Amino acid sequence: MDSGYVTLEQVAEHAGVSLATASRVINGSTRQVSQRLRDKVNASAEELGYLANASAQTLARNSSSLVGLLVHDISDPYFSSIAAGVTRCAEERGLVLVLGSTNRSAQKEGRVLAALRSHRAKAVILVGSRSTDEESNARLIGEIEAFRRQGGRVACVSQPGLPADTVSPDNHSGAAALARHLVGLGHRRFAILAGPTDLRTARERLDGFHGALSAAGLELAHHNVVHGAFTRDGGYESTRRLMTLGTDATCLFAVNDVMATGAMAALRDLGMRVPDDLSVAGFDDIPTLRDLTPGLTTVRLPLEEMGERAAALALDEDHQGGHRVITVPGEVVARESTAPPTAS
Amino acid sequence: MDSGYVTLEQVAEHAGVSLATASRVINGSTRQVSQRLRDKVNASAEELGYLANASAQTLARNSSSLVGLLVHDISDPYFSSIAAGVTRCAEERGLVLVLGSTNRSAQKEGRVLAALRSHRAKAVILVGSRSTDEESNARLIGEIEAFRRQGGRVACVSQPGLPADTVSPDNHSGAAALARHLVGLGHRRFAILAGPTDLRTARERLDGFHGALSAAGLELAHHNVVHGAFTRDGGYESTRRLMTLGTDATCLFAVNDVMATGAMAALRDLGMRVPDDLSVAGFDDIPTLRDLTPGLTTVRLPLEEMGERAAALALDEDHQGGHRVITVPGEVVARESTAPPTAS
DNA sequence: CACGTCCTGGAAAACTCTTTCCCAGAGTAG
DNA sequence: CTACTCTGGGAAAGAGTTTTCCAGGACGTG
Repeated sequence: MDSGYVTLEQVAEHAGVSLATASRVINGSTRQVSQRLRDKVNASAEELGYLANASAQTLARNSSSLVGLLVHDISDPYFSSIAAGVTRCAEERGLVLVLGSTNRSAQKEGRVLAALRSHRAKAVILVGSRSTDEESNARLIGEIEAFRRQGGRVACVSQPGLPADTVSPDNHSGAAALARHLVGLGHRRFAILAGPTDLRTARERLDGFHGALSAAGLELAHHNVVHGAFTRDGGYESTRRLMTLGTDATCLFAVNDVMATGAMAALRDLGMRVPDDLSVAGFDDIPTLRDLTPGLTTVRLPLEEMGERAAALALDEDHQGGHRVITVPGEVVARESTAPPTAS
Repeated sequence: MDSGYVTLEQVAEHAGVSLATASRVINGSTRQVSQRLRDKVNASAEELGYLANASAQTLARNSSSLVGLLVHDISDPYFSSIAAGVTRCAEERGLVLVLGSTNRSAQKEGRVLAALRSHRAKAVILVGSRSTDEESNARLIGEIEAFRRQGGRVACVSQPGLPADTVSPDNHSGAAALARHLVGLGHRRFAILAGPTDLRTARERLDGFHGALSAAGLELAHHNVVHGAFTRDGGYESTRRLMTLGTDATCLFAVNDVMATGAMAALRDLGMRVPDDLSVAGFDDIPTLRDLTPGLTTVRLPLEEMGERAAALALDEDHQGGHRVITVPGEVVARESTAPPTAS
């Protein structure tokens, strides 16, 4: 009790039973142990303050209680919301969550995945769209396969196409619904902050939006689509660029909320009013950003729930065969950042 | 390579050396190994795709590469910003970060701490003010002592008084400086959303603010101090309560930014304009909330840096003797949510 | 040349569990 | 009463590393 560790052997000795029996009592194996011995062992464990050595257990069982969570940037509220859901789910099951931040670097992702493999992690949950770059995708797939071969489970949020169970927002339909809503308000000319060209999520939202416009017989001018980083600052910068070049759009769609936030800041700095001079819409409905003024029209995704469901996919019993895909719909939330275009 | 694991023994055999030598090569122990053998071992490891079994290493070394991070709620941007700093620091050192969410429950905190202990985690970083409740504090201190006895390091963010190295914002001075700034604007009557009564951070900010007012010869009416949850919704609700009872204050100070956000939302819902009808100030300068309009006057804390410094305290070499305390100053950031009071 | 020292490599113990295998005793059927 | 099946307990064999200890060779010194 002083400074060293209490081992199961000490507990067994103190209880006057064998190591095997003590182990059976403490972890409740398939084997029966008489009530009398069980009480003695438990009492000894309690008295000595026994705490199992997790690495010894992992080694013996060849399976640990670790679950990995890989995100691009934990300080981004999109990821931290999902992370909250995953954490909850893991903790309910008595598992320990390992957090890896990849900063969108495939290399870091590989490192973390290897570390999880080396710890015999039970499962890993990959959050956030990867690039559409073939080569790094192939490497990622290789890592995932290796992880599963060693008995780990894998689930993804927001990146269908990987060989794993997936929870994915319906980016295409959500963006299309948003486009229809905005067209319904009377907008005809749109500008889009489309994020990085090689990011799947960004691309799907762009395509969905674009598709709905086409279906409504509207064009999307090429110069009204600007690409940039998927971040608040990316949105700010893209908006400045857009406005510097000049645009005839009456409504600006940023493919995620943090970019939309940057856009609103840029417009404010340029002396433009939202929605009077330009309507703005985003995507995700980040909880922390719900208090922006004007309130941001966006597509709501149940982020925390998505994290939870992904974790459940990865942790609940095995599902044989192909990979399950859960598609969660987005819901258009109209707020004050969009309004009918003013005649001009 | 197919599905099983490659063990060090296989690598050794493949390289034609002993297990001991292989181990020495791979982890670079103090012992020398000739260049010839070293090359052979490395080549074999590479060829077989060797990946060390982390739990076996932990068991043998009795020390793992895990670092714990305990926060109340990872989806709160205050915590996720700090977490980003901690993650960075841990990853730089090749360590694996374990994230525990406690939801302000001392019991959960204990569970996570025990799990970390059982994994022989190298260090743990506790973020966020604990309650001032004596009993749960005592239990926490007990857990911390146990953790250190087993060779773990502990660092805290924002909770001096625990037996560990600490990075702590200067809540008192920051709040005082803010108060002086607001008095300088001309405010004389203040209302305070003071958060929970038993939360150390909340209390220090309240005290600092109050102290500066007293020093300026101003009173703080009792009915102008309302307590509530330390969250956005707590701020909203507290503000509604305050306004329902009526207040003569010209400026509202919420002891953190998320509460201030809730306050602004409540005021908006009540049809009051900020800062025209009431000035609002917060504390923390959460990055995600910088885009609120009107911009929130607040006290800036370098959250990510605080996380990094705490991690560094916990991870860099041992410091004998007492516990180090790093106090980081806050800086008043004046934005549009505060203005001189209008004559009324 | 003898002796002590340093260096490198290997054998084996240690780390703490889980689980298999074996055994003794109790109960049951023939 | 024998033979057979359960049942609960213990001994011991792993699991994959690290590290200690020992042996043998090279080298330097007197």
